Amino acid sequence: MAELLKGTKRTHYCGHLREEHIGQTVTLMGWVQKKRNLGALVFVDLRDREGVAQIMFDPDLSKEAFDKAEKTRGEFVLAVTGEVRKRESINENIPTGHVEVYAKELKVISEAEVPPIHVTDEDKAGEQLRLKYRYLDLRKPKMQKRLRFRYQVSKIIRDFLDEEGFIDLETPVLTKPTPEGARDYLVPSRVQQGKFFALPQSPQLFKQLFMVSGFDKYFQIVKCFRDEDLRADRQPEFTQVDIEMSFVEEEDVLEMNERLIQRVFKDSLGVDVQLPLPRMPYKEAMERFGSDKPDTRFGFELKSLDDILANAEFKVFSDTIKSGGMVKAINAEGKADDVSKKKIKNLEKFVKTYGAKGLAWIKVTEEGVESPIEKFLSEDELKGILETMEAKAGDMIFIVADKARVVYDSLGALRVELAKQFEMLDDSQFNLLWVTEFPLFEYDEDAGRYFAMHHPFTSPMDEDIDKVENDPGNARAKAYDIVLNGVELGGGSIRIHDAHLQKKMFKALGLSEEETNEKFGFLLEAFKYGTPPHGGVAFGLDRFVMLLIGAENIREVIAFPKTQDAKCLLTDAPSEADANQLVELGIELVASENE
RNA sequence: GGCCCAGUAGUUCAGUUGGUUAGAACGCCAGCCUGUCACGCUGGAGGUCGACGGUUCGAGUCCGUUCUGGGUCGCCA
Repeated sequence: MAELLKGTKRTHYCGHLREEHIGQTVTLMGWVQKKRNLGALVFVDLRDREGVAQIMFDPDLSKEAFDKAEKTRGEFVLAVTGEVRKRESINENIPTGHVEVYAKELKVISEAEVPPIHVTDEDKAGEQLRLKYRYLDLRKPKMQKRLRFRYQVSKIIRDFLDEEGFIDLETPVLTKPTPEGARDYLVPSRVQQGKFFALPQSPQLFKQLFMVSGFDKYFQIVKCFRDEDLRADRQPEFTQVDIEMSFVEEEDVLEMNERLIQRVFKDSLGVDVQLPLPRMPYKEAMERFGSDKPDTRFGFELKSLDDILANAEFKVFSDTIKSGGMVKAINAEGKADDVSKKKIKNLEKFVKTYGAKGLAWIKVTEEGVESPIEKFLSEDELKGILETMEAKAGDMIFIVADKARVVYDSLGALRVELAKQFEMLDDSQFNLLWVTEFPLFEYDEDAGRYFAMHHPFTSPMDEDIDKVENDPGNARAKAYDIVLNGVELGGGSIRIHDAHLQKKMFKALGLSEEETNEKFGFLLEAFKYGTPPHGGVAFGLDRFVMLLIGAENIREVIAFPKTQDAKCLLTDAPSEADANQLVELGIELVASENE
């Protein structure tokens, strides 16, 4: 039977006991990590959030405590009172290893069944079990450390922004559906039958309204929601560090955020980040790395072979170029011997998932080249390729010919995949950069119109304002992403604060005035009454923490994450609604067409 | 929606070409043990081989379907 505390007070954390406590009588409370029963002596390792301390139970001191201790098992909750003594034999592996508590009183506060997972860092339980019993999983020192690190990072951010004069302001969670974005989580309402709130994908519009309201510098560490498919670094609810500031230009936003990032690295990991961070226009990032979030920790950069192959006999290349596509290649320098035929097959499969039709390759050896396409290339073309790729013996060249998007996607992914396979990615190296000058619009062929690449309130670059109407495909935005080791950490933009320009934007997006008013009328209305120029940024806190500690997925830094199906294995959410509740909400369920 | 990977004691895994009673380690239970700290020793319990269907004299193993979890493409302004 569990015992009551009845006035027993904890005096110390287990993990804090040191030699300076020797001679003191202390009371510890925690979970049984391990029991070692030697017959006439029982040792218990007691664990709390700060660490583990050894308790020694001796029947000569207290028969009652000893008898109770003998009956404990892993994860029992105990309150132990006793004197701190120097150990007879020291355990150098733990910080408390020089001392132990000589127990004279024991209360078994809570018994525990045999847990389904081992509560140790060495536990290898699968994720399914870990998530179902997350409360046990979170008892592991490793998980405690991760979540406390996460708190530390968010506190550093909060403190920094406070120093800079930012004000933490809350925005509604029950809000309006976002047009043109990710899928929203919809929330029905009893008092507004037939109408729906949406959970915010970001507090974007409200933070802009705060700027209209004159708060000048706003921030919030806030949950955002997207009903989209999950990935290793994506959850349906995630935490953003949302920032907005007034009377600023792009440079001001970047400069402030760089210092924020610098502070986070310094105060959380002790890593020095040199400022200013490198900046790379979107166009350059795509051309060199095939990605708008380049991992710059290694080379293998993309090079264009268009000039060399535009008129090649080999139609696969020349026809692609003539029809508006491109031929690009990467050089896996010095890796020729590490790439077997089988590996090439798999790499070809890999690039095909990105839409590539094939993967051409040239192996460069001391004797010459080896390549399935050698026979289709003239001597000059081959020579040109090798020169462009700066190829030397031992190099391995991969070539993709296709329309631009496919070439960038497949080669961009391939260079990262190769770096992974060759173990060239160092988790302790942090390559940060800003990608700037994003396109303002993105053309959607299915919809037959332009969409805002960032969002429709993003300001075009000053020199591209005319292009919003005349040449939207080439208009660049005052938008920027912060990229860390090939992962998009966050992004933002300078917003449009001029109603006329905003109208032009909507027009370019093919939105009618009625649509615009229905969806964003409140914002446009607000902009009529005096709007400061403003801009901001939003960071993914989960991703940031994940990268800082080198975790392999975002779930490792979230206390109660969801599965790939957006379910919670612990609570079994989402669940079916009560019939009465549905009636109140005026909702009737119908079978989906696919069922 | 597509593709790929995994599912065998409480946990992590092994299980040959389809062949008798499905194994190991840790954990658990019982006994012994006064300085352990991965305590030790002895003994023991514990399995719908994810589920359903099929092939076969015979299926953990082969085939199909399905469920669960993961990775990924699409998607994620």
